[in-house]
Formats: sequence, C-alpha cells, structure tokens
Amino acid sequence: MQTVSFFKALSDTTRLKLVLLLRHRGSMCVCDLTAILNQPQPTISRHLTHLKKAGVVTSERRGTWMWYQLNNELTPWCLQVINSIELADEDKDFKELLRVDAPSPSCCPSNI
Amino acid sequence: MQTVSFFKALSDTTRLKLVLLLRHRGSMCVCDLTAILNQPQPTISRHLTHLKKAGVVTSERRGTWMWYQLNNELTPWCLQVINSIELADEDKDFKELLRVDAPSPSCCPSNI
DNA sequence: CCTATATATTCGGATAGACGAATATATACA
DNA sequence: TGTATATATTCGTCTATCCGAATATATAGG
Repeated sequence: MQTVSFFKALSDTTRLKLVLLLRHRGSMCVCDLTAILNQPQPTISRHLTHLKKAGVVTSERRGTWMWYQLNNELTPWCLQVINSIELADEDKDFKELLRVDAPSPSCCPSNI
Repeated sequence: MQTVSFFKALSDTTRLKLVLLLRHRGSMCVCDLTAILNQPQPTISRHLTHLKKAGVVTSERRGTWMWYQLNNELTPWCLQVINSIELADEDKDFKELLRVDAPSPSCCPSNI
C-alpha cells in the first residue's frame, strides 16, 4: 500500500473514529459501530470497506454478523502510528467515544 | 489542530513529498522545491500554504526567497509520525527524491 | 521609479470523495 | 421455502479538492 493511501484512510472523521474504536475495543461488529457512531448503516459499511481495501482493518464473519478489527499484519510503522495517536483538545467528540464505560449497544452476542 | 486535519495534510502525494524533502534536507526555498518536484510554482506554493495552515511547516523570508521547514513546535506525536515515516515498496518515486546525492537546483544562495 | 525575479493568490473547470435513499446479498431459523 | 435481520452495494447528487492559467504582491537592484 502506498503511504499516501494510508494517510487518506485516516483522513476522514468517521474512518478515524472507527479506527480508534477498534484500537480501543479490539473487535467490533457493524451494528455496534453503527449504534455508537450514530450514523446510517450504509455509511459505516462503506467506510469499513474503504479501510479494508486500504489494509487497515480485517473482517471476519460470525454467523449473521461481521466483526472488524485492526489488521495486525499492517506495516509495523503503520500500526505504530495508529497505536500512538493522541487526540488533541480539538478532538473533544472523539474522546467521548473512547470512554471505557461507554455503553455498548450489544446488538449481538459477543461470544460467538 | 484536529487529528483529521493532520492526516489530511499528509494525504496528498505532492504534500507528502514536500514534507519528506523538508525532513530530509532541513530547510528549502520554494524554487528548489519546485525544481525538484518538477511541478508548476503555483502548485507548490498552494500546497505549502496548505501545510502551513495545518501547522506542519513554518516559513521564513530571506531576501527574495521564502524558506520552508518542518514546524518543530508540532505536537510531539505529529513530529514523531513524520519522522518515523518509512516509505513502502510502492513509493518508488518518492525514494528517488530523497537520495542524498540528489542534485540541488541551487537557484538561490543558501547562506543568507 | 522601473525592471526582473520569487512567491502568493484568484478564478474556472475538472475530478474525487462523501452522503442519502433504495436495493441487493447473506445468514439464521421456523 | 419463506421471513427477519445484518451487512454490502448501487445510484444520483452534492461538496471538497486539485489543477492550469492568469494575475497580484513582494523584494532587490539599477
């Protein structure tokens, strides 16, 4: 993957939130991501597809649900960039998403 | 600066090349950057303005010439991202720009 | 002041990217 | 097979972004 494509993948608000959520929670299904970000399901799905094509995330089907996670086979420095992201003061709305006790919609069984 | 804006600044081929050149050579004038990247002067100028507004670079006038450099007052992790960028195999054309013995156009005196 | 050079900005058009709405596909289960 | 739910894709539109061309601004030096 080209370096520019990696930065492009992270340069959209929704996609960056998705990446940070996955970094924070490990693995999540589309319905939970849709509920937490409070955006239409096709929007979330399209952005996840973008991230997947860029190699930033991987997906796995568990029954009816698709679970997404960060691609741990990314170039080490890409992973390090993602893992080192420190939100700025201007990113207030991002921080709320990452609160440990943020409610999980639990739309689907988590132990499949 | 918002985190997304930082990634947006780096998600254009020309801007990423500018950033890497400045990282590599420390400080450069617009005419040298224009010559090395072989692109029209307004294009380079516009991208430099974008980088400056994003806080990624600073500029300084020396006589007729404007010299640009990375903004060393960037958030530490932003600086670390920039300094840790490792080009991928797909970034072949980038690497040629960064060869130590790449010719310098020397359009302007470097010791002003 | 006039000119030459370096750099920045403006203006239009072209392209890419994002979104809403609708629809398609996939799976589970009765 | 038929239905319900989860997810993906398509289509049209709107907006943001990039670029070329032209022009404006700034500085140095005669």
